[in-house]
Amino acid sequence: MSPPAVPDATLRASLGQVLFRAARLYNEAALRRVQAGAAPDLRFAHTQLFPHLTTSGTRSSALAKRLGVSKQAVGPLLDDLVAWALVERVVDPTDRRASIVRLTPRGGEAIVHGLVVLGEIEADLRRELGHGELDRLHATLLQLTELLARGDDRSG
Amino acid sequence: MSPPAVPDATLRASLGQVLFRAARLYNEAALRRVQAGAAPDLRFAHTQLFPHLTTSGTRSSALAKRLGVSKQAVGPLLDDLVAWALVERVVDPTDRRASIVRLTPRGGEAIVHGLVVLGEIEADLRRELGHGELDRLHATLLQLTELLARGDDRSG
DNA sequence: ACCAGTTCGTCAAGGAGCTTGACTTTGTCC
DNA sequence: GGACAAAGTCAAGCTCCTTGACGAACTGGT
Repeated sequence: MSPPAVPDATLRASLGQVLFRAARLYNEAALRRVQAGAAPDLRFAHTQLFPHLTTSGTRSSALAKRLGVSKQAVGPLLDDLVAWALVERVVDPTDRRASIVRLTPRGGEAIVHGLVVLGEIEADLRRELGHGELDRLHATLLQLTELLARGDDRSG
Repeated sequence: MSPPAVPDATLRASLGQVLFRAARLYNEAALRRVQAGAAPDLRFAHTQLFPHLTTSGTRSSALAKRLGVSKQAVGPLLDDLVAWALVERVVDPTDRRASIVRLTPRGGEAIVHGLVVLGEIEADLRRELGHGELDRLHATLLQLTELLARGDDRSG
């Protein structure tokens, strides 16, 4: 039993820590740029929704399921997006309980703008790290998420 | 003006999204393993603190600064760690306003245990992705955090 | 046609994890 | 000794999530 061997630097620079820090900084950078532009009230929680919005429409419960959160969590966020005229709620013609959340033309433009912002950040990093390095990072992270998600299923 | 060009897949698999998802899954995997062991009440916020704790002692305000949060945020977290006997608060002999937060022997063991858990996860990934790939991922992420942190300073 | 069970979305309450502001105590500098 | 800064706590509030309960509406069996 010799516990005092506490390797500070090891833990601080562990893959998990670095991964978390990178993700946080990346998101903050993206959000800062978008907030500086046309969407000052956009919060991080809203951005999580964007990849799943379509012009053809989605149910809010489906959005909740894809995000892995409760239905109650997405409600207020969608309210915000409706208030900003980025999406609209229309009654589902096949189910009167449900409403379908659909991107407005303005919402479509917002998504494109978001992609431009993300593209700018990625371009900055690409310039500094090099193309090969960034593409490899992207590919490795994709593999990693698949492996970790698989582990989730096993133990959940 | 042709907004309907909304590339779903592009946004969903963007570097930012993948990075965020990987970080979340990684942290969840680590926390799940630790909670299954000897620390069922450990929350994610606590783990953020560990890399900065030492046996020689640190001020809570210094911990707050390193984590990038307010002093008020770390207080209750340290209270928990004290309650679990992982750290102890001792009065700073050079400044009676301040208390110094110091790892107990048990806290040192907890850190070592945490490193073992992180090492296991990393070993699993290393087995699946290969040594070169994982080392390169680690190195690239380190570069990336440095670049993004630098950008923070500029605009903050 | 009816009733049971499920699902859609919302209201209400609460917890976690942060924030800012105000404050006491103590240290530092002139 | 007196102005100012810093350490840490208390209080209030915000964001983002949770579970529980609910009315309305759909589905399937009888």
